[in-house]
Amino acid sequence: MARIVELEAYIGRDDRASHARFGETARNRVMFGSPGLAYVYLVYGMYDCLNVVTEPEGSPAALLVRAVQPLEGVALMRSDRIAQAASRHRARAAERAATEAERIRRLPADRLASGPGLVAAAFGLDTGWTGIDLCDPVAPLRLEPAPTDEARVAILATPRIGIPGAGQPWIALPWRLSLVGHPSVSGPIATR
DNA sequence: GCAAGGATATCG
DNA sequence: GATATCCTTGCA
Repeated sequence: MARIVELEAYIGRDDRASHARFGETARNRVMFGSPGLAYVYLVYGMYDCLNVVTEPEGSPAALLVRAVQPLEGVALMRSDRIAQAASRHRARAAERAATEAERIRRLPADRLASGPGLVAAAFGLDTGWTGIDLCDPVAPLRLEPAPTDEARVAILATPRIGIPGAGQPWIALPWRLSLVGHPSVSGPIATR
């Protein structure tokens, strides 16, 4: 179990940064489906990214889960991260995988899932998880409401990360939301 | 500052 | 079929 601390919104066919910008394709099909479904895609050939479909059927939109704070099952998340690192280095030196495993073992729990690729790695997700209903209370991966005492938190809105043409008005929209100052938010401390 | 790495969308 | 690109990460 983990608490979502950072998200990015991708909304509509006109969102030039969204996978839906070219219309419906085999990869992004689920974005046009029912809200609450998972969309997991592979980026840069190495990292899977978890998204939650948000708009009604026919209206493509999703939230990219950029970072979570691990709460329960930290040991499993750590071993999932290490396993993902090992498979990523399978073609390369096993020594590299070993040193990365050691680095992950030393990571504080707060930094185990501080990035979109790291969220999927910590939960052991890949593209095969696309289409799972995250609102199903018995789904193996699901969303749950935050405890009521956490209902009011300070939220920071900044431009979305890693998008080419960051100067354009439609890209500069502050659609990246994160908990102010939270240690599990991605990026250097100054940007949290 | 950049390399790693594979799927994808677009072009020929 | 070839290739430029990509909602990233960690190390030089």
